[in-house]
Amino acid sequence: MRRKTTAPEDELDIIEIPAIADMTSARPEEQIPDSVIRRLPRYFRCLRELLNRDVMKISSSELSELTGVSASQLRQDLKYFGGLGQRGYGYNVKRLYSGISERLGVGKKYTAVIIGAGNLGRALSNSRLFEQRGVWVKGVFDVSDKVIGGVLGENTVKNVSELKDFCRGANIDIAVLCIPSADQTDLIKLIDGTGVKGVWNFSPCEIDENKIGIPVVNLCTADSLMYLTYEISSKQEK
Amino acid sequence: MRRKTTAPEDELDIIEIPAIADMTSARPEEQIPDSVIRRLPRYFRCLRELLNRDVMKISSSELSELTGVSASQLRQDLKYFGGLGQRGYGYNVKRLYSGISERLGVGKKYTAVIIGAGNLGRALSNSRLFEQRGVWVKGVFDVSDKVIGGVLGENTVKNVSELKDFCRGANIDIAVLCIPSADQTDLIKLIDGTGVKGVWNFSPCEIDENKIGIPVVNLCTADSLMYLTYEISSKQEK
DNA sequence: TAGATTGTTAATCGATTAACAATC
DNA sequence: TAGATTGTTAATCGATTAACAATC
Repeated sequence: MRRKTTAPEDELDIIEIPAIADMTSARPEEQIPDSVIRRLPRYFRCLRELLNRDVMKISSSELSELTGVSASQLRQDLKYFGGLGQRGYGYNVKRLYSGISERLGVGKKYTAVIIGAGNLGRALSNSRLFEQRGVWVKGVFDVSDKVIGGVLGENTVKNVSELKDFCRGANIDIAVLCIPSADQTDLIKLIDGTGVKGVWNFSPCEIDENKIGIPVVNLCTADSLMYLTYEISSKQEK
Repeated sequence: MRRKTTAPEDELDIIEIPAIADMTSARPEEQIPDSVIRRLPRYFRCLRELLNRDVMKISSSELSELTGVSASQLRQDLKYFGGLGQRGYGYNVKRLYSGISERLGVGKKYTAVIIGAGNLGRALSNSRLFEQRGVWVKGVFDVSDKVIGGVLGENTVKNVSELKDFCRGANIDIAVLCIPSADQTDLIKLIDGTGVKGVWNFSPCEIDENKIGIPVVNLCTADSLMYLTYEISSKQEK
């Protein structure tokens, strides 16, 4: 790694994206496999960190060490962004960062609602997570009279009965589901008619993307914990 | 699906596991691939739900519909549990549930500490997630004087300087990391010397299992959100 | 030039799907 | 028996790794 001699900037969460002229032309025609896309946010975070430390260039083996992705796989992945590297030299961090940012759509703006104002819903609505990713939480909804009317940051918790009208009216992109228990049918009913374009689902029940027709990311934390305890106990036995 | 005619029981989160005699002998010798293990909690949840509804048997195609996993893959996965199915008939829900529960170690007990008492740390320590998976949260730690001393459920937030001694003394199994920003080195330093056997990492920085030598589950929610927004915008373009 | 490191091809590995004989 | 559905094998698909020629 090579650094500029200037002092490192403050760590910014979103680094200003260089002007278009500065960007390497990614190839928007080419379809990037899902497995690669899933690794991009990791590269993005890592490159941002390098930029913050004024690291100018990096080799695939150095980036491998930092990201935990093999050098060979890294080179395969970065191929999709055109010739961002130089043989015998490495990759230009800034150009790589720009290419990946552009592809990931960093800087685009989205709107969201959080459905379920329990522990997790409240934590998410208080976190900076959304603003850091360009997502504006415009509403929080719940079924329980105990929490409806409560204030969460800039939002007042609304009755879930108002959900569909609100989403349609405010043109909401993302539904964040934080409902502690429900079956898939219930969740789909909830989303149906809201016009949202994607679902971030923390509920302990997967939503099948094919059944709802829009992108869904299921993030069942209970399953993740179960996997961990399994790994721990199976490692103990050895 | 076939149901018993008795009224469904109340939904229990952990269903009593049938006695050993009732269990199909899983084959503990056989190594189950990671990809299969990761699907087991989903089957577990689904089968528990079926048991609660007194469904006695189910075919791979029915279970496929419920879980979103293909019937062919289901049969491949269930192979690892020995002959739990009957040709021409289907699977006995109870035996399947028992076999999977046993393999996943449902019923085993673990201890944990939560490190970071911010939004997420507090939400997790208030949630029923841990007790539902047999995990007892015995301590919550933070660096900030603002939260140290505060009460969270049955825990008082302690100074992170006490972490190692506490973990060693209380024989803690799992460290739950909810630190908003840190690099891998910091996180590893934090864990090192605690003697924990696994890490559930919500921090926006992966920990490489190989670097720390114990199982780690990295769950970077920011990356997950980024993947979703990518999917949404790439679907729009079509 | 010599050394380094990419871009790319080929080999390997593993996971998923398809198909069907076995058998309840 | 006839129909249904598993268990299992083979085919396919995709992802990862290895290797090295190209070239900075």
